[in-house]
Amino acid sequence: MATKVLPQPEREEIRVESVLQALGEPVRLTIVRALAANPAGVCCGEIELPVTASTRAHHLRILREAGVLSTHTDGTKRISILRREDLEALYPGLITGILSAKQ
Amino acid sequence: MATKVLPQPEREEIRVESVLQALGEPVRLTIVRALAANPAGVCCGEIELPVTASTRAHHLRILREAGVLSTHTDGTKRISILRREDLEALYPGLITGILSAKQ
DNA sequence: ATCGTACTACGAAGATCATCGAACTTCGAC
DNA sequence: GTCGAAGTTCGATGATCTTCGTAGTACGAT
Repeated sequence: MATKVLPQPEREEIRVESVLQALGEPVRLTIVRALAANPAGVCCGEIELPVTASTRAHHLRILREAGVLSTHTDGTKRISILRREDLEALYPGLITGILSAKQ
Repeated sequence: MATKVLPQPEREEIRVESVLQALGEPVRLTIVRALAANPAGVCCGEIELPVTASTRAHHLRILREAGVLSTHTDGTKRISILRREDLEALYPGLITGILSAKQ
C-alpha cells in the first residue's frame, strides 16, 4: 500500500498569483478540467495531452506546488486530485468560474 | 471631448486562458486590484507600480487585449475600467474569488 | 505655434518558461 | 531476481515574456 502524499503547500501558503499563473497555460488548464470532472482523482497518464511524459510531469509539478492539486502515490501510479475545498475557501467562486468557461 | 475607446475583444471573443494568463502576473494583478477598488475608472498613471511607464503601458495592453479591462481616452489621459460585467457573465465568481485573496 | 504632459510603439537585453530526450527510480508481476 | 510499466529528474534548446530606454504621437495650456 504505502500511499504517500507528495509535498504541497498548506492552504495558508497558497498564493493567488501562483494559482493564476499555473492555470494560465493551456495544457495545465486541460489537466484541471480533467481533474474537476473526476473528483475521485485521476491517474496522471490517463489524461490525454499533446505533450510527452516529461512535460506532463513538469506541468503536474507546477500545479501541485501552486496548490491547485494534490498527488499521492498508488503503486507505480500517481493519483492527482483537485484541491477544490482549499481553493474554494481561499478564492470562493474562482474554480467554478473558470470551469464554467465555454472551453 | 472626443472620447475614444481603445480596441478590445467582444465579450464572446474573450478566452479564459488569456484572462488567466493576464492575471497571473504580479504587476497586472496589482492593476486589476486598483481597478476593482475604483469602479468609476482609474487613470493609468495613478496606479503606483514598480515599473517604468513603458512597461506599464505594456501590461495595460495585455490586460485590455485579454478582455480584462477597457480603456478610453480623455484628453491626454487614458481611463481604464475593469470589465467586471463581462467577466462575471463569462466566468461567474472568478473576479470576486481573485479579489477575495488575502493579498 | 510652442511647450509640457501622458502615454504608446519599437527594438533590444535578460529572464523565465515549455518542451524534449535520455537517464534514473520505484513498484508490481512473473 | 529480472523485467516492464509509470513517472520523475536533469540538462539543453527554443520560444515567450518582462523590462527598459528612446523616439514618437496626441492633446491641453500658455
